[in-house]
Amino acid sequence: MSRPEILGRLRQHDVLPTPQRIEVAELLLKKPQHLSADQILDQLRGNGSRISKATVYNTLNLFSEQGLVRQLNVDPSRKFYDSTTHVHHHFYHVDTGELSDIPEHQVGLMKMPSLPAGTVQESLEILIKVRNK
Amino acid sequence: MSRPEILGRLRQHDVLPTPQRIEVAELLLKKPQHLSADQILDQLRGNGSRISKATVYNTLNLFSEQGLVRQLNVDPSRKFYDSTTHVHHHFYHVDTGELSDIPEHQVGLMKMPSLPAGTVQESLEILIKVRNK
DNA sequence: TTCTATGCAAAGACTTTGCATGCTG
DNA sequence: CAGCATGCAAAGTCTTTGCATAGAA
Repeated sequence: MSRPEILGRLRQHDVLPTPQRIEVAELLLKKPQHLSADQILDQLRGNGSRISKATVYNTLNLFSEQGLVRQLNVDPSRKFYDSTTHVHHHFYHVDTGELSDIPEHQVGLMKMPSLPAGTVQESLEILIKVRNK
Repeated sequence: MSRPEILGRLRQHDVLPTPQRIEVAELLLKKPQHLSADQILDQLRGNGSRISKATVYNTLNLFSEQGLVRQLNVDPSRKFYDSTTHVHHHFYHVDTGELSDIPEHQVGLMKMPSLPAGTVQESLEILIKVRNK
């Protein structure tokens, strides 16, 4: 994903592009993946960046609010950020903590439940936990 | 749920019944619900119990390991413990943080994805996030 | 007695916040 | 200049752990 593409994505989501936000976006958006704030910080630092921890957290919160990435609550100990925002589902490998995508066409719902009164649906996620055979 | 029933449930799951474990089980198992460790501590303390925070956490971890309750990772800030262990799914109200059960017959899966190589399925959970209309 | 559970406080992991500094429009 | 972003450290949550005491088998 090229620099101009990154800038475009940020602007589409009303995120002012700053050097740090561009760094985070370049890393996270370059492929479908699931990374925690700390993993992102480590990788950026490993690449020589001097971005601060607070900025990584702030940036990821901003990206999530603006719909640029999706926050996943699966691992009880930390949040993961998903670079793929269109509807899809996940495998969670409980032995390794790894998350992976379930190809969209591989699951399908037969019927939808009626929602609690006075509410509208925000999302629907399927999580399949797996472990080593 | 009567005292002898509670004791039976604990023994069925190889949990030695102690006064504190019985307290926690009586509170959590009395109806289908989703409570966090802190909510349980507060309620027990409110009822005059002097159980410690560590014991509540230890007990809930033990109950989960033994399959007596189910741990839910939905709210990024805390774990919830579900007194209903059979397969069922959840609504999560993002405005209030409330969790509720989706009646089992109200959802159905059309097809199951193939699992990652070398893994077996541990569970499948559907989470529907809703917000106020 | 021997093993396990409990309670307390301290430690730990992850995340957020306050505030001064620095950049951007 | 005004407003927002950044960095650092401190503070905050939730949870786990170490260790001494207490209880159960």
